[in-house]
Amino acid sequence: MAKRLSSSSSAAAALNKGSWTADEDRKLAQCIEMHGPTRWKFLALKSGLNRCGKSCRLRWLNYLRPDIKRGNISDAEEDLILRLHRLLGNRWSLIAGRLPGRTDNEIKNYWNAHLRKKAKLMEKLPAPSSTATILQDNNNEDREKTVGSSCSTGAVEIIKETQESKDRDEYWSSDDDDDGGGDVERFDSSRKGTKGLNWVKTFLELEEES
DNA sequence: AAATGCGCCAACCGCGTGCGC
DNA sequence: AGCGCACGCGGTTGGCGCATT
Repeated sequence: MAKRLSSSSSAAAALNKGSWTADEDRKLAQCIEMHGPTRWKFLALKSGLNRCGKSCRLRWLNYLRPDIKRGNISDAEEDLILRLHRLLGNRWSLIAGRLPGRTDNEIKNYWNAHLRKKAKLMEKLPAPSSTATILQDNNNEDREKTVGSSCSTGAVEIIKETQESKDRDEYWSSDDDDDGGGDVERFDSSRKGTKGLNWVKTFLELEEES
């Protein structure tokens, strides 16, 4: 899809910006195949593309990655996004981590395009659990901010939930290190797979029971 | 058929964080 | 401790394409 054109700024004269061509995609994919999806500045140079590392990384994560699932977000996925957003707020990468094959950018876009209105409507309905109620009462603002500014009982619950989320991410990031070359230290959304989904299922089941 | 409005989504930007020196 | 670099994240932008007038 032809999108943004190259900017007219002086920086754009040095670096290519805007939409990626099929040829650029191919070059980047080849380079990543050889060197792995890390050190983006190096990859940007090595691939011979006149792009910044940031741009290459984004292109890979949102488009070129082989396990990307594109389009047609199912009802189940949509429901999951709604629930996770109620729980986590605008933590798109975390939400995406629970949806195998989906990217944070895609979920963010889907939320803005389809779910924002829906969520607003749902907010008016009674929340199914105490955690959700607490989060709703804080109007989906940043949880850590809330924790920092208040020491209410609700905040304690939020601290627990935030820490649990952190712990889960750390668990995922340290898992399967032996299958990917070992140089990907951070949580890799391309590898959390069904393990992530299982946690979500368990969590949501517990949430419904309570 | 042309003009206009609007939704979608790829891509950019700024900021925060982690890490090595 | 302070600095610089690399990377990740969330917010925002802006062009394309479809629907409506």
